[in-house]
Amino acid sequence: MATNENHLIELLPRKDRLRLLDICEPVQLVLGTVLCDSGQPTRHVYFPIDSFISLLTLIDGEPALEVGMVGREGMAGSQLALGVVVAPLRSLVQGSGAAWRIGTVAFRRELAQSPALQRILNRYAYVLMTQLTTSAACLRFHMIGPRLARWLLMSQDRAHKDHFHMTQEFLAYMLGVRRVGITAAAIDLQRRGLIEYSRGELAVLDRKGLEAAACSCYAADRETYAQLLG
Amino acid sequence: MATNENHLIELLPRKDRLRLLDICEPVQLVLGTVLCDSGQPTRHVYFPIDSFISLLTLIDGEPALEVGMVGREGMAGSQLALGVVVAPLRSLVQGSGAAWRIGTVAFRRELAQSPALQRILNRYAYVLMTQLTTSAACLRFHMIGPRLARWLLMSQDRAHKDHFHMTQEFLAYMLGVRRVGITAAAIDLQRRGLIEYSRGELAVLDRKGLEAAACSCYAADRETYAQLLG
DNA sequence: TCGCCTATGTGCGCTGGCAGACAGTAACGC
DNA sequence: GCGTTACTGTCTGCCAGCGCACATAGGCGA
Repeated sequence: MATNENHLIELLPRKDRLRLLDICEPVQLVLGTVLCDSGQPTRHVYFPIDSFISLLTLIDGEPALEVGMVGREGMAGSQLALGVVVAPLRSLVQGSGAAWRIGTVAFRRELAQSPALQRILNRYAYVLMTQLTTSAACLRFHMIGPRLARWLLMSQDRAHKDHFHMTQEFLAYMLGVRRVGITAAAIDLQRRGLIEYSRGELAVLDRKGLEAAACSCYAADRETYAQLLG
Repeated sequence: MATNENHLIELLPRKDRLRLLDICEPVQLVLGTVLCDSGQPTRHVYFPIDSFISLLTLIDGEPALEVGMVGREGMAGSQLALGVVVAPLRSLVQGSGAAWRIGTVAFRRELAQSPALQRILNRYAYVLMTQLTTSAACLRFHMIGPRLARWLLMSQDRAHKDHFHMTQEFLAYMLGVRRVGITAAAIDLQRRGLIEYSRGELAVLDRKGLEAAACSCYAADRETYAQLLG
């Protein structure tokens, strides 16, 4: 796999890939943009290259809650592959960077004539489903510290950098906890020499250590992905 | 829709439906049976008629946790429709009763020649995904009482009875909480005249009241289903 | 240089749910 | 009739995370 492409696209046979790339439009995703909101019709699908996107669920009056993350290994808008135009989740750009974009109409047309694309995206939908179930159990059983470590690893994997912009306020929002909870967990990770941060600039110092500090959900997610799309 | 059939099957055009029913085998599902375990290859798919099935996720050493429920409105084994044989979740029979069953090979063969079936099951996969995300947020934000009420309503919808066998121990297991937590919530519901129970026999007395007591996730799930497969 | 804004760190009291232990009671088999 | 088992109810102590309030500190613009 090329190191600067979207993995799902790389998995396509040459012919299908070229046809897909032909309708792709390069875009720069900007941190904080809502690409598509829950309940809204999908206008475009996105294949991140070095950007990444959070999938957030909204219930009631509760604050949003992250249940999935999409980077180079995936796509945003996979509901179209299931024949549904309405987006189930909010897609929020979480790491700025490049992505491929395709309009809904063109994408569905291409999907109809590419069984290979259908097959890969169906598998990806399955991967996403397992990610959602893992998130559910992780939210229920795991404490803030390990969840934070997991989250940082997932971000690092998708950002392809060991240094990124990320305030505690934002992290708290993503994990569905208070900022002070993140403060405490972050202090702990920093004391253990795993990360370093200051005023929104965060660096991963000890990747192995962070993996050990993360809950098992991190490894579980990667394992599932590797088995199905590796 | 016939009142004693599986809804997904009812949605098929006549020709496809007859072909599917032709390979269906009637079975009686028995409370407590594990139809398929997480990580195992799917041997059969099940279309419940008046039985219902819980979908449980297993992480680490934690006890199982219910993230979805399947009754007459759905099917167990929908991962096959996404081209994946490995089951992502444990399927546990939670209400005894009738179901249609089809072996993996026959089902995939039929799927390949029925675009209508593909279309409906893709939609169902989407519904399941939204159910999973709702579960995740519900686990995070809602308290035991409203979650219990929601769970009883979901069971009642699928059991098609207002009276069923259900110990507090079992409820605690499903909701991922301690039994004493269920005891407290159940006492409250009973005092308010919404349910009545004794030694594992539980009856819903005031359905409207229970709906008011349940968290918003109940209505949200039904709404999604109605929109996509109603 | 001063003031403001953003980001981070702390303290306090509260609560929902946890762990473990135990008591009461209906149902059932012998 | 009696013991066993299954189910439900109660108690005590504990802790993670919550809400709220406030204290520092770096960065930036006027």
